[in-house]
This record gives sequence, structure tokens and C-alpha cells, in this order.
Amino acid sequence: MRRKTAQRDAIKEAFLIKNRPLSIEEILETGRKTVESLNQTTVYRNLKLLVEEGWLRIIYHPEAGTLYERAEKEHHHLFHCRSCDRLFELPGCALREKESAPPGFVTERHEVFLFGVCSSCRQV
Amino acid sequence: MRRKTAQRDAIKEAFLIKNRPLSIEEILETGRKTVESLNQTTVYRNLKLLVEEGWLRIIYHPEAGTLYERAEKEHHHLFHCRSCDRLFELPGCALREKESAPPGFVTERHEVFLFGVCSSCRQV
DNA sequence: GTCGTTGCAAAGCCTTTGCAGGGAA
DNA sequence: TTCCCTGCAAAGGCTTTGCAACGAC
Repeated sequence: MRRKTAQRDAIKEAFLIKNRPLSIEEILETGRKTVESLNQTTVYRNLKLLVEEGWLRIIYHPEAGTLYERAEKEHHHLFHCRSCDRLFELPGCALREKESAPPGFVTERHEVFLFGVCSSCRQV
Repeated sequence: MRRKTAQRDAIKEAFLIKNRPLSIEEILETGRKTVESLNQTTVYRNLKLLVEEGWLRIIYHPEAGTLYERAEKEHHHLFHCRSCDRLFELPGCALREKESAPPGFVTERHEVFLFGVCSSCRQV
């Protein structure tokens, strides 16, 4: 039986507030605004639980490292701006999944990481 | 000035022999067939050098972990089979890069990881 | 002989585990 | 009261750094 704790609520709340992929550090930082004593180990343990129960999804990003995001989010691609180092969630999907693998292969899901310069940085 | 060493040659040779993305462990294992004394630290140091000089490229794969591959390879996507756990390099590119990001964003490169079942596993 | 390289050990990250005390139900 | 959860410390992986010896040139 899973119990309700202030720590776990604070961690979940961090995702609802920020509404974007978060690093361990950001989760800890944001969660501590609600539960000051929030411990790093507790964060790791709860992230694991939340991934197991399908509330979160893990992302291994080449530039940003390990991130977590809400699992219920619609499929999207991540764009990393090399200028401002921000990560953008892009709507839609420009991958032709049916043509993504040779005949006989069954593609069940995919991850796309885009790299370049975002529109704000472009204009400067 | 860079010197020619048996260790570095053995590491490069591993990529030429295997001709696919390799993990640290595989590089070490393969390299030791040529230079028995090959040390893990030496591998790490040389991989860093080879990435810097553009001979290798690093891949952070969600399932396979950190891998290295020859930088001169043509652009391709990686397919991971959840049944046999093998990694396939797929020819071609099914991403419509121009449409991959919103107006104003400039996509310079991308990485695509596909997940599913390969044709050999499918047939069993 | 010079100084880039190597091997070994130690140190550094990031993440997980052990354990006793604390708190939800 | 039960036993899940937390915090702290210690331990585990993977990767980097320090240092003395080695060896390419």
C-alpha cells in the first residue's frame, strides 16, 4: 500500500508547476520550496516509484543529462538550443515512423533529439 | 605533437574491425586481443582524444548506455530490438528535418532512436 | 634527452543501498 | 500498532585525475 507523504507530493508538484522536463537538481530545488528538508535520496526513490507506476518517464538527453517528465504528455520531440542551452518541447512529429525501419522491423516507439538555434537566439 | 602508440592503434582498430557502435567494455575487450595489457584508463583517455580530433563521435543511448562510433559514418538512425537487445544502424533518414521545428528555429542536426522488434526476432 | 603516453591507484560524480527513527493509516 | 517512508551515511558504478615509469621520436 502506498502512503501519501509531503515529500512525494512536493516532488509531483514540482512537475505540475514547471510543466517541463526536470533534472534531479531542479526537482530537489523546486521541491524544497514546499518541504525544506527534502533529501536527495528521497527524490531518487520517489522518481523511481513514479516511473514504475507510470506517472513519470525518464529521458537521457545528450546535452542535458538525465531528465524526468510527466508520462501523460503527448508524444513530442526535444529541441536543444546550443546558444541559450534551453530545452524546448516541440508539438507534432516529423518522423515518418512507418518508413523509419526496414521491412520486417516493427518500430514501437521512438525518441528524437533536435539540436540547433532557437528563434529567440536567432534574432539577436 | 601526437605520438603513435600500440594502444591507440588497437583502439582504432577495434572500430575498424567491428564496424559498429561500441561500448567501453567492447573496446577494451577487442583492443586487448592486440595489446594484452590495454588499460581502461588508457581507453578513456584515447576515446576523449579521438572525439576531440573528430575521429569518433559519442552516443548516449537510453538502453545501451554510452557508445562510441566512427565520426565519418553517414548519418543514420539506431534501432534497438527489445527482444534480442541488439542495436541496428539503419540506412536513410525518415525525419522531415525542415518540418521538425517551428518557424524561426534552425535545426542543425538530430538524433533518432527507434525501439521495437527486429526482423529476425519477429519471425520466431 | 624530451615530453607525450601508459598503468595503477586514488579521487570524483551520480545513483543506489543499509539502517534506524519517524509518521501515515 | 503496523510497516511504509525518510534522512543520513556508506557503498556502488562509471569516469577522471595524479603521479611515477615508460617509450616514441
